[in-house]
Formats: sequence, C-alpha cells, structure tokens
Amino acid sequence: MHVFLSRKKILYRSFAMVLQRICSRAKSIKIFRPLSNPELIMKQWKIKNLLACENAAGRIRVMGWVRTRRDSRGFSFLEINDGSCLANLQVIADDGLDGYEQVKKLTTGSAVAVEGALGQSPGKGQKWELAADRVEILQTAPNDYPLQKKRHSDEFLRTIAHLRPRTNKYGAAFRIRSALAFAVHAFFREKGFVCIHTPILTGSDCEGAGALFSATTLDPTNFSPAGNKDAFAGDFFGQKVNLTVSGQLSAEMFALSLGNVYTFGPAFRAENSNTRRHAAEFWMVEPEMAFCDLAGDMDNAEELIKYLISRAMIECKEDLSLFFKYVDKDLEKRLETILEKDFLRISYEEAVCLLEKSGADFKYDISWGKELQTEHERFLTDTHFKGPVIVYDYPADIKPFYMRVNDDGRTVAAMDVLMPGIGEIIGGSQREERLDILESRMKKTGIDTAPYWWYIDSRRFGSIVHSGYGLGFERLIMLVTGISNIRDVIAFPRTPGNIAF
RNA sequence: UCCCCAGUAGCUCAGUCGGCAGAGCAGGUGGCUGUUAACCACCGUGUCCGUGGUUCGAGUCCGCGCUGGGGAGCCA
Repeated sequence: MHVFLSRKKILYRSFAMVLQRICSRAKSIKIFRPLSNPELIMKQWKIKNLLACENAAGRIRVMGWVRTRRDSRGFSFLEINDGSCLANLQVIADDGLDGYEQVKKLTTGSAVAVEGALGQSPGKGQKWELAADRVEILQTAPNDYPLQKKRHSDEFLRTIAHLRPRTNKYGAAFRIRSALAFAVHAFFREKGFVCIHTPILTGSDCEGAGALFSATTLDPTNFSPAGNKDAFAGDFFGQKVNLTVSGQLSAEMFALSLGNVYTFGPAFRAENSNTRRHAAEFWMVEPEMAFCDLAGDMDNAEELIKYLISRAMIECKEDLSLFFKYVDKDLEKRLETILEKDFLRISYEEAVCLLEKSGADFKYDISWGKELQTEHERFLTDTHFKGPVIVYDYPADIKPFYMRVNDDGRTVAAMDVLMPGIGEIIGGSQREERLDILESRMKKTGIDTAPYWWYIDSRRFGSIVHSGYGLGFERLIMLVTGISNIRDVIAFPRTPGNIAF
C-alpha cells in the first residue's frame, strides 16, 4: 500500500502516527492523514484561496452556501459563499448534470458541495469560475429563509442574529474582528508583553467601574440576599461573587512581576445603558506597563490604535472595501488621517479653557472640576481638532482611587483617548504606587480597603511607577468598520432586556 | 433611568383632510437570457404593535402599555 505514497506522504504518516501515540489518551484529538480513497484526495478548497489562484487548478471541490441562483438556457449560475472571504464563487451548473432538476430548485441559503474544474470566466465581475461536473445538495433551504438578495436593516438583522453572519456586511465585520483580535496579540507579543488571563469571577465587591452582575449557585427563589450579611455564606465561594468589570487590578500584580503585560477578555457591566456605544458584555484590551509613566502610556495607546488600523487596512482590504463603499463614505479617509496624524494631547485644564472660550452653545456648562460631557468631547474631536485627541490630567475628584495623584495635589495622571464619531475608546492612567497616598485616597472616596488588601499590599514591596489603560475592543471595531451600533460588532450582543441568542 | 422619534404584507416603506389597505423587493408559475442585487409577464399575502377612548366611521385623533431606533447619563 505504502509503495505508491510519496516521500512527503510517508513522512506525514509517520509524524501522524507519533502524534497519535502521544495523544492516545486524548480521544477527541483528530489526526489528519492523507485519505486513501482517490476520489476524496481531490483537494477541497476555500473560496478565498481559489479566487487568489494564479493558474487554473485541477479538479477541485468547494463546499458552501448558495447566495443566489440565476438560470440560463441549458445551465444555471450559482453564487457560492463559504465564509472564507467576501466574494462568492460563480459556479456553472450544466443541465447535463445528474440531478440538474434539483439544482434548478436551489434556493438562497442552501448548502452544497460542488466539484469541477476551475477556469477563467468569460463574464464580467470575476476572474475565475467553477464549471461543475457534480453538485451535491447538502440541504435545500425552504423559501422562508429570511435573508434575501437585498439589503436588510441592521434592526431586522438583530432579530435574526443567528443568521446575520451569513450576510456580506456581517461576515466581513466578523472576519475583520478576528483579524484585529489576532493583531492585538501580535502587537503586544512583538513588544515582549506577557498575555495574562485574569479571572472572570471576582470577590471584590466594587471594582470602581459601575454596577455588577452577581454570580451565585443559590436558588434565587429560596433566599433573599437583601439586607442579609451572611446570605452568601452557603454559596459556592462562601461569599458574594461578581462578574469582573475589568482585569486591571489583577493585571497590575503581574506588571509588578513580569514587567509588561496585557489582558484581553470579556468584561461585564450591569449598567442600564441604552446607547449605541454600550453593551453589558464586551471585550477589553488592558495593558499594564511597569516603569512606565503617563506619557509612555499615551505613546503605547496611540501606537496600538495605529497598528491595529494599519493591520486591518493591509489584511482586510476586501472586507474593508464594503464598509468604505456602503457603510461610511468618509471611513477610508478618516482611517488614513488617524494613521498620518499625531494624536493631539491636551490637558484637562487646557481643554476646559478651550471649551469655555469656544463660544459654542453647550447644553451643559463646563468649568474646571466638572466632567467633560459627550458634547464637549465631540466638540474637541469633531469640530475643533477634527481628529483623535488625548485628554490627560483630570481632576482627582472625578476619577477613581487607583489613579496617581499629580504633584499639584488636585489632579490625577489619567488619560482618555477620544475618537471622532466614537468618543472615548481608551481610558487609562498612571497607577498610584505610593502606599500612603493610595490608602488615604481609598478612605477618602469611601472604599472599603479590606477586600483590596492584596492590591494595597503590592505597594509595600518594591513599588514602582506603572501605567495602563483599557481599550474597548468593540469600539475599536466600530472605529475600523464605521459600524455605528455596538450591537452589530459583537456576535450576540447583551444589552438591557436582550439576551435571546 | 430621562428626552425625542417610529411601529402598516416575509423584508423596505407609502398611505393626503378621519371615509373600500398600497408599492417595490422576496415567494409561486411561465417565458427569455453567459448571467452577476439578472430581466419580462402573471399570481397570493394583512391582529395596520397591544389596549382603552373620541367619532356615524380610526391605519390616521387622544390616553396607557409594549417593542425598536436616536440622543443624554454611566463608561470602554
């Protein structure tokens, strides 16, 4: 049997055998070996690779879903999409095919496996097309398939969130999301950062950032936690437990040991936020850097955003073109501008001064000590500077305890990266590394220090200057794709009252 | 949570001054065609979001509720 196998295949087989022996206990691991059935040896292609071919390949096999069918005299055109790229593969199904009657009944959404020869297409719109000599119908979609060959509203597609990745726009968005997720890891890896997986379940009662989801194994119909201090004594962890709102505090511990670290994971916030920029479950990128001050923090944030945008523009050209063309006509130019220009850096005080002098008619008055409202941020990014702006050194009273108090005693080394159209995409700070000041700020802001003993403790042993920030991953996808609602850049969005999928 | 807007066919929407419920697309049938959001002809489709009210009469006006969208707050 093995006589006819090539050297390469023999090597591959022996490698597979070794691997199989190693993995013998892990039964779920599948070892891929060259198949013996010559019919199955025919290469199965992803459409992305097929369309990128320089020369026509031999007989090939493609599996995917029918996007549309157009009949002609004696044959049908099938547009097949397998999710590997935005483009469809045009398949020519001749009426001489076995089961052509069934092929003629193929509907949008049906699944097929097609075999045949790839050749140059005489028609406009595509370089290659597949002349099918076999069309295997895997399943015909009934005619109540909700996706049609036309544009649907984002609101409607949210009601069929399980099917929306089958559309051009959502398929493209989620391929871009994947590429950017990978790019996040690539960026930090190239810089020598260590990836830390911080806990999802947390015992800290308040991490500072808003309302929390609690996680419990107790039967909610059987106990009433309100006002009962020991209500969770019999629970899994013996205390009240929440879903994390941020990996920052954990990440800091690792920055103080491994140097530069980052986390990239989900965060959960139980705020009743009903906006296009908020979700109850979202993904956040949180670097923490040892021996790094606020300026270094801002440098890293700006570099990361530029890196991610440029990676998307290089790697997701085809998918991005859909957004440039149909979603936001100014998107391409805006992304190019972000790459070209330095992010403008302005202190909170300067920003307030500028806003006061602007003469603009704001709904909310602005003066030193007040929060910058969305309208103020928007004025800075969209009207005044027309580009990304980093505002830093905010009043201490409006920022959390862990941000480092500046020498003036009234501001903290905080920074927000504001993006045109998106608003705040990054929030970060230099962390308070001085034990006494940290403790006094926690007491001043009324935070119970007891559950944070470990965080405070880290400031006792070789405490150093360090900084970090949080990048809202969905907001990044919104920035890159021009999609204006956060519900449309996450697979199955969680917002108040909505968790159907 | 607050403010504003919307809810009519499977989808996207029109519906005038309160007077018989409409179009395009999708779907079905037939035709035509190397087509490409294919094209042409014909066919069917309604809890007008729900509820209460005003009126001879309500898709249309009013109250309440639900759902969705936009904005604000909270934030990433």
